[in-house]
Amino acid sequence: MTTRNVEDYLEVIWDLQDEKGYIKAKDIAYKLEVTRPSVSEMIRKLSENGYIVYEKYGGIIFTGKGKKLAQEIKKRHTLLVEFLKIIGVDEQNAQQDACKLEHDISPKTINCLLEFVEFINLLPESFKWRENFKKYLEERGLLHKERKK
Amino acid sequence: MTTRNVEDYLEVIWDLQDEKGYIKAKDIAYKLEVTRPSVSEMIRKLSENGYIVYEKYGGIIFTGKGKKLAQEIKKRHTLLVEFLKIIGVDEQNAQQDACKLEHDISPKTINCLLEFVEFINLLPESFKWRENFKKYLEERGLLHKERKK
DNA sequence: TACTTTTATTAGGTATTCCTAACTATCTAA
DNA sequence: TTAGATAGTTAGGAATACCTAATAAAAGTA
Repeated sequence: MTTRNVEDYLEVIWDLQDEKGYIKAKDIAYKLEVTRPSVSEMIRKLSENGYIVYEKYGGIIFTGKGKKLAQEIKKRHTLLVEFLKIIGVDEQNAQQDACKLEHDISPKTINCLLEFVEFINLLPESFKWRENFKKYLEERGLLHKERKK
Repeated sequence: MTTRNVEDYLEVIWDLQDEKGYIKAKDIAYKLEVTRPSVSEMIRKLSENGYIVYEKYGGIIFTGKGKKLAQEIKKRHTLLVEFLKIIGVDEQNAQQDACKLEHDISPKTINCLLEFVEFINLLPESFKWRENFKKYLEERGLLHKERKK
């Protein structure tokens, strides 16, 4: 089974490949806030389970299986961030929450979320969804302030 | 720290109290799909950490701390289910997903979700949000079918 | 090229959470 | 009231994922 952790490591490795063009255990450790021995261990595990090809002190490359999973997680992540931003979560919190939620969301729900986001994005300007929502939030904000007085 | 597991157990214990009026290790085990020894162990732990009061072979009661946490998780769960249903996830899947997502969602995001759900529920009938969304989904359904041909 | 710094691995240990098997307490019904 | 069924606990162990300390390889520099 692909644990939450396998997914986290694959995602970070994917990002590093994307950002830097190469992958160092040191950078994985930094991004995941774990120690290098923990990374060594997981790299061995990922290699054993056929997600990556790896030789000691060498480079990491994805297998087909690893690439597929990494991309899928990335897709879930991106979708979650997009959705969270729509409902008013700021970029940073959206990123953080997406990192956790992406492991536990079922394919069915991902699909509903995708359709929802697409629907929202397709709404005609006259609908002014975002504006209405913002206005609603502002009104609530005012209400809260008044209550406190 | 309150782990994901502590939260799961507290939530199930809360539900049992609610549904049956009493709590049996057997029922907890059944609901969480674990064995009774696992439940015994966690009950000891919850007791040690002051979430419940418990004596061997006796009953379980929440402490203030335990009750507060259980209620909070329950609230997150209910909100998530409501939201998931809005975007078209069926009851059963919504329940399942909520059980997992409820552990990883930040307070800020919970708040945004709450405001979003409230906003949707307050929309005037003329907006017909749900109807428009349903229609959109149906149209997409048709498109998918046609593509497959 | 040899020395130093950086990077990665191994060894040994901890914590969490789960399991099976064996045992003990409690309840129930004859 | 006592024997069998049911429920709960303990003992011992496995898997996952993390850690620190020590070691080994690779890279960079004088």
